[in-house]
Amino acid sequence: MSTPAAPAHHRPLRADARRNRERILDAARAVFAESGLDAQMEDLARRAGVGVGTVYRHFPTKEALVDALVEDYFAQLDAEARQALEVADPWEAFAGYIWRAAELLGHNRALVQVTADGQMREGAERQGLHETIGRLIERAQRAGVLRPDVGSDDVPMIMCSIGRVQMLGGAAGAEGWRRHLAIMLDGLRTASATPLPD
Amino acid sequence: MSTPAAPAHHRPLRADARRNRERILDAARAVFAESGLDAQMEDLARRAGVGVGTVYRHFPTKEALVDALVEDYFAQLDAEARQALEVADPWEAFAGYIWRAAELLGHNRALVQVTADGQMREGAERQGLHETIGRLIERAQRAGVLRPDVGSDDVPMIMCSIGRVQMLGGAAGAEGWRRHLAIMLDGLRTASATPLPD
DNA sequence: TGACAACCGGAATCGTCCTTCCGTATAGTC
DNA sequence: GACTATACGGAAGGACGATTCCGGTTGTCA
Repeated sequence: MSTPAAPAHHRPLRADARRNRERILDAARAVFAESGLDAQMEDLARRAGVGVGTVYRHFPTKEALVDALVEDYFAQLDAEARQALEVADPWEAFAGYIWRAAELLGHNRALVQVTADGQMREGAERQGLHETIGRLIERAQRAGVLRPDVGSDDVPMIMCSIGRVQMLGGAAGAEGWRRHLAIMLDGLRTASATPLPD
Repeated sequence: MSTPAAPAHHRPLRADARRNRERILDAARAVFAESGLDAQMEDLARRAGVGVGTVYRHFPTKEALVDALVEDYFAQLDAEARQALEVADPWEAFAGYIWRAAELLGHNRALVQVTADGQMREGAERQGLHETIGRLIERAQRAGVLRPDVGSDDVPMIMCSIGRVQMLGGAAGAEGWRRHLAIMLDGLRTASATPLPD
């Protein structure tokens, strides 16, 4: 979708190759979302209707393929964050972004695993997102609706923890994470602020 | 430590076997805490100063070994919860338990992985803990210091999410989880309650 | 249509563990 | 001190998955 095609300074791909590349990405999205990082390359290939060899001609390693999807995810987050900046109410803007980001995460098992493996690598996109979030936070804090002692570094932590809760099967149900996030957000409102440790 | 020795209805272990069993458990605690579930049996054996074969004579599979440690962990949680019940201030009792449980979790990488793999299997001990936590919650709610719309099912979710944050490397630092938990607890206080979804 | 580079499928390869097996060593006993 | 049931070490076996390789296809262009 927002994934860039092959590098521009290469001769264009042959039609079948281009088609396969798309199929592979689609299959990857589906398989990794469902089964997480340990989805197998062969399943992925079967799902895409190609041989494993073909997958490897387009993406040198499994990791590279995952990276492509992660990139995609951050691009979406970035878009959400920018849109949030347009929302009038500062709390709605901030909380709304968090909710939407969580929703995005909740649909993808592999994403939770990757972001939680503590990677959180930098990268231009990631940096920009971080700043946008910083702006959302500042705005809410200036409006006095968000506790003043949190910063944009707390957001990845929140996303990480929500992701984890989303992966919990059965018991609390796949929907329990909404309760969890609601509580967390209540904890972020100024009204409830108690001094944070450190 | 609190791990029961081999089943009582077996003839007692030979002295060297008993000693090795302890060494293996110690090594397992250390290795799994450090490296998580994918610590390797051979490393563990080396650390214990025995051969892999010996590890397998004491524990039929890697999983069994992990289970033993998990059992241990829940026993500790159980003890903490009972002690918390003795604390006079209802909020201190509840929050104190959560903090201590988190502290326990934070020292063990494998534990986080296991509990988060959504297992949360039942078992007498698990059941008892669940009830004790229920009592802690009720007490705090009756005292009006804990939001009335949470239940003991929310606690595993909280532990899970905290565990995840604890595993985050670098950036927010290994200590960021305290901030996170503090915020969560603020969200749990009655003062901040906003209706929960569902 | 013919020629050829670009592609493809999927069997075979390689690595990484967990687990098993068996010859050897030793605690416990007479 | 000798005997034997137990226990030990660590090499070998097996399973599973990512990645590589190469003989066979198929777009593309003249």
